[in-house]
Amino acid sequence: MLRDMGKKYKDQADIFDVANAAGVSTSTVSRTFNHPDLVRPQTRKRIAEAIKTTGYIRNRAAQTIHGRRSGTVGFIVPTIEHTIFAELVHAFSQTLEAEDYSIILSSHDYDLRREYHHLRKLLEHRVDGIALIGQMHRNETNQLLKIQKIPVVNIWNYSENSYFDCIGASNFEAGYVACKHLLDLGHEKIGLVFPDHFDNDRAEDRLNGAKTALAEAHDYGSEQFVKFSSYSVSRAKLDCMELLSQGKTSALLCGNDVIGRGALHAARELGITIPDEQSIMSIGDFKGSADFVPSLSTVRIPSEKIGRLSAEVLLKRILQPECAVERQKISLELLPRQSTCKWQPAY
Amino acid sequence: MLRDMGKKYKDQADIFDVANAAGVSTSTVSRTFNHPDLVRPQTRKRIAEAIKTTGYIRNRAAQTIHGRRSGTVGFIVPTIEHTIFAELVHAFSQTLEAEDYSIILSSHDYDLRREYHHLRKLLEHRVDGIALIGQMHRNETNQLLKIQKIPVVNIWNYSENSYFDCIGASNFEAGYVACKHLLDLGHEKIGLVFPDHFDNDRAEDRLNGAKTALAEAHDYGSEQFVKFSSYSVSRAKLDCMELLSQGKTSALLCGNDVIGRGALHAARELGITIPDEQSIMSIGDFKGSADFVPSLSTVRIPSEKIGRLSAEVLLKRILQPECAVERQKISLELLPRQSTCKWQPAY
DNA sequence: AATAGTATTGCAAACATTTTCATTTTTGGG
DNA sequence: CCCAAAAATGAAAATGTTTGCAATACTATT
Repeated sequence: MLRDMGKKYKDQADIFDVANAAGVSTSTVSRTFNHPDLVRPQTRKRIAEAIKTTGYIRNRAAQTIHGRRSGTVGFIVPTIEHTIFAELVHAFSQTLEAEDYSIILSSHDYDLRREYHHLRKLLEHRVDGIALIGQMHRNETNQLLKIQKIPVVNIWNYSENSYFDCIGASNFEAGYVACKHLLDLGHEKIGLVFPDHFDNDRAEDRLNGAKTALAEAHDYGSEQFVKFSSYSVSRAKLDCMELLSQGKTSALLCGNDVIGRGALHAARELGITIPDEQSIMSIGDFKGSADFVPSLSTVRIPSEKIGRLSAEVLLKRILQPECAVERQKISLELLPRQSTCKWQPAY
Repeated sequence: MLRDMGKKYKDQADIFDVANAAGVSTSTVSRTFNHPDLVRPQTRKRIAEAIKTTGYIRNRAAQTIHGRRSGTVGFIVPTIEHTIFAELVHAFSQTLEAEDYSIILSSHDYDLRREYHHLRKLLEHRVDGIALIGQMHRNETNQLLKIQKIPVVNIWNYSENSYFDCIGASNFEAGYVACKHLLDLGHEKIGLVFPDHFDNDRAEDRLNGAKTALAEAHDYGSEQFVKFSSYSVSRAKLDCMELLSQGKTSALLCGNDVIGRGALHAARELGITIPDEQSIMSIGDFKGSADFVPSLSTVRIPSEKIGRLSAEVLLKRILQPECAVERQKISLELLPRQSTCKWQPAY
């Protein structure tokens, strides 16, 4: 009952120490944490004091090993270095932290092999759920997720037949809408500046959406000039300068706001007036894009909303693993701002 | 030896299953993971196969409970929503992930009470080390860290007498250097736009540095106009527009690059030419600031370097808890770019 | 005051590993 | 082919919790 006191010096108080200090059994201490209604208020108070004096901190590992939830959720993103996923991750973790979960965040720099390894590591930690970006993963990744039967939410890219829960927008549509906006404004020669879409289904879908819009308009003489760039304002700026200085386009469609910003800088650098000489259209609407002068026209993908909803859906699945697959297609918003305008044949 | 097979269906293979499949004891399986040199290559191979066929995934919780390291490190930051800490977090986690650690990231939105709670949560998970931003924390936070004797690294703000390891720049100096740059260029009426420094020693130090530089130059007629803003380009833009339109200044000193960008946008919005009519100086040098047109003059605080070094120092302390406190003052770099120039009395 | 019922508590097994110590196997030299 | 030394392996205890079940202590009712 009371624990053998002849043991060696322990730095960390454990549940036995608390039980001793409070004059109860460990069961009762455990219960005050997990089922407080089952223990007498008076006892509870005594235990609370014992916890204070011993400086006891619960050991999650011990709970986890027992089969209890670990209280952690794994979130694997391509990158946190650029703004791209900052708002998403923020909203996601705020929602889960409010429910007392901790987030294990890992980034793989668009390398899906690393994604798989991160996944394994997360499973070793027995996370209660996993969040992934996009629908494109390695076979072994999907395989492992299915075998493990662990709650998974697929974030960012909507797919109507995803195997797991899925919260996201249609990136195809985003590309389509963005491009359509330029076409509707009368632009015909459009430069497409997109991140290299290797290991990135979002960018690929967007590009396909844009190309589809262009193809539909092809009879009216639309032409495309594709340039691949990367998630870096600097790099994008250089690439856009190259494209812009060729003078073949009247508008640039940028695969995301990072590239969009690069394009704005590029035009400025070259002394090209936006939107009079060139329109710049983008996809994403990251925080700050509206504040540029001229403000960046874009298609809004509401990342906070997606982050929050994903967290909620994942939470639900953790609590009810068997409920039906949930898929939410988040709607986009076309935001015509100052960086785009009707094509002026005058120029 | 071989485990009782009459047990209920298990979804997850455990070390017994692997041991059975390989025809060895659990000790040997455990050893192949933790001390591979102690087991015969031949046996090792057999176990490797058993692991494959059983789909076994190690249980970190079980190791942790045994006293072994948990393989996790906690990183508590004020925010991940804005670019501010993105590069830092990225470098930090890349370094630690390379050593097979997982990062539990939590953000407290500049609320030090939440910081304390996150810390407790991390301790419940028995993280092997903790990284914190800045030197200013609640008493209970410092207390807890000291009692727990857990490896801690204090990131971002250097202090020569920090209790824990500490890797960072002198934010006072950053403020001083940035302001001095403007003074050296002949500016006298300087607007200071800084984040409200409640619960934020970095911003406070920077502001004090700037004010010190101004005070030293006071005999030559320097004047300051302080405005508090926030970590948001939008908000900063508005605040800067207000300050700029008063026309009392010839230069703005911004507490960080987010505000600096807001200032650039504000000037553009108001039709104020940078740097001819107003100089804009900032602190931080986030990715992309150099690409603005005009490019943003700033004081570089090398966040990737700080992130990497912090991770290395924390790692070292995890491995050798008793080694001497390590403090590294990371040097700053003044980066005069296009947004600042000599004050032209003509205007 | 006895009884039934309920509320509270304790005992001990279970969870998945690691590690010490003891035992067995292998190796190399004569 | 034997023996000592070294290498490889196994048995069992230990790690810090939670929980089912049993035991005990209250409470209300008669």
